[in-house]
Amino acid sequence: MLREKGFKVTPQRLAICRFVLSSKEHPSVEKIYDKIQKVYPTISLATIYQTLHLLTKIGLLQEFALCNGSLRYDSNISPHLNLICKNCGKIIDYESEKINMFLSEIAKELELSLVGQHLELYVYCNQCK
Amino acid sequence: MLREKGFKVTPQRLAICRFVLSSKEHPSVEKIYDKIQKVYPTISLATIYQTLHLLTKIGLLQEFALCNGSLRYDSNISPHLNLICKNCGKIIDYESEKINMFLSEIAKELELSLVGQHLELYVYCNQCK
DNA sequence: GTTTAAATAATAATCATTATAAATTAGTTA
DNA sequence: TAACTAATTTATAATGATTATTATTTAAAC
Ligand SMILES: [Mn+2]
Ligand SMILES: [Mn+2]
Ligand SMILES: [Zn+2]
Ligand SMILES: [Zn+2]
Repeated sequence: MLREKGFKVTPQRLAICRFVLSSKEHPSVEKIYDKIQKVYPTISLATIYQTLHLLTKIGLLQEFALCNGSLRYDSNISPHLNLICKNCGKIIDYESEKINMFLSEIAKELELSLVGQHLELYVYCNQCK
Repeated sequence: MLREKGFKVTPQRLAICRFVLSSKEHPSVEKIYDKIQKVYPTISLATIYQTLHLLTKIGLLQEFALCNGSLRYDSNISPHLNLICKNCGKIIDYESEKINMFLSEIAKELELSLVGQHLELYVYCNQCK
């Protein structure tokens, strides 16, 4: 995908892709940096930021921020709900055909073309409730 | 509401409430500061932040962040969709009984109690599309 | 193997937010 | 009404996250 769009395939980018595109944890930049440093100790934080923005721009990743403003990265780019525990902060995805139906219904009603979404539900998770 | 909860009613807090609780524009901290400075030129940025957090804590205001991380304040605390224009950044609310139905259906299915939500739909607005 | 534009690393700069501490004040009480 | 006091505000410093800068390195093309 990188090569297709004219970007170089570097070991740093591969390492970041390998971790972040398979993560289901909605990691922060710090988490990603820590993880990548273990397999690639000389990587720079600037490279992490640049690569995450690049992956977002080419549509492989979704960037979002929690209510407090902290940036997170989501490898699930399809429409889904992010269930966020108010207590422990854990985020899990919820996918359902209902969501697609709801969104397309809304889009039709508004006569607007939907180009993206980010849906956060705040809950107490099974461990915390 | 402030007095009920044991907080003092100061002119600074009143000025902030008057603006932000009636605004439908989802203003940023900077926008709020600029606006309040016109009626209250000596106000400190720290007071703005403190007051916004206080109003959020007592449930008069909802704090959220756009995908890029910029903080916004929403005086509409009921469940609704925020329609965000990808081009000009304008945010408008969309309220509908469908949203409440959708959310309660999901909550029942998940057997989780929903304690809040923040729903962003990215679109191109009528002026921009 | 050379070449070159793109990418990386290290670091400085910037911006947003929070912490600190002295001065002021809202609300209570005499 | 005046005095009191804890809460609030202000001004400013500190912090933390992100971006900019620039010299060095490297992926990909030839
Ligand atoms: Mn997700
Ligand atoms: Mn809104
Ligand atoms: Zn939890
Ligand atoms: Zn627009």
